[in-house]
Amino acid sequence: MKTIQRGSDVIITVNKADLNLLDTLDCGQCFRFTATADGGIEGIAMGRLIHMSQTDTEVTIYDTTVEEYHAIWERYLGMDVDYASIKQSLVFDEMIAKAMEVAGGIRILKQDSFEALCSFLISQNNNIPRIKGSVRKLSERFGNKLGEDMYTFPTVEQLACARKEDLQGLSLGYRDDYILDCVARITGGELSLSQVATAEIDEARTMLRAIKGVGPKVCECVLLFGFHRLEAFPIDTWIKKVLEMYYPNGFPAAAAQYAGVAQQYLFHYQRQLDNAVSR
DNA sequence: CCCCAGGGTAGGG
DNA sequence: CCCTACCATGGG
Repeated sequence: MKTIQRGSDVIITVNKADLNLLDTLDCGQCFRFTATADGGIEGIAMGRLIHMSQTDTEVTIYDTTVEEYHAIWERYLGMDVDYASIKQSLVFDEMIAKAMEVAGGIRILKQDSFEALCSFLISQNNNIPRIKGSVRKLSERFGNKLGEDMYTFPTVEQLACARKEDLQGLSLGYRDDYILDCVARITGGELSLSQVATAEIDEARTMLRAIKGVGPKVCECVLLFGFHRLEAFPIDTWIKKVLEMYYPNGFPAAAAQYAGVAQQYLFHYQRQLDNAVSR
């Protein structure tokens, strides 16, 4: 990808079919981005603000440098991953091919694992606007201020002092206990996220499932979105529908290595179909 | 009043 | 292994 500095912005030449920023940042894998009035998208990730826009051929990241792009955003946005070859390996039937046509611009972000873990603890039996609200309020209360109404997601250390009463008013509901258990396990040394990062996938699953509130679905989301384990396969209500309708005999084993990527394409495609019908 | 939301847990068959 | 009630909260 060609990357150049233009004034205070960085321009990256990309094909929108292989990288769709709006789809990627608004498909439910992260909860800290919002569309801007100018048609772009902005949010907070990796402890920083980022404001971007996209045309059919170019991504613009505002107020940054090529150095910062290579140091932070290239990796975060998954620009360093060869999606052309991943997608090629996933074309094994008509359904996935169609989903890829519609949603093939989605990439799996490389998010901070602690943020992803907390976010998907909050996500259970919840909807995306409310998840976003809770994550924002959690950041406002415990994170660092970057600007007006802009706060970083708290670190484990910043959440370590939180008591149950400190989590009131964040719309967490009963999920406040899950956050507390998660933080206690990390600070207490029972759980090491760096060990999860390097462990075999099934061992990583066992470690994460020990946290209260981490069941099969949340666990796979954390592995996929927080640890970039592209073989993790979250089964939510949408994917359950897809599996029942199109894969009654199970998801193709040939897709196993990148099942999570395929899952995102199918998730986005199915959700879009359903929205089109109900509209 | 109902229902649902990118589910999970506890408890009982 | 299965099934079910229940879990806070807010929006439709």
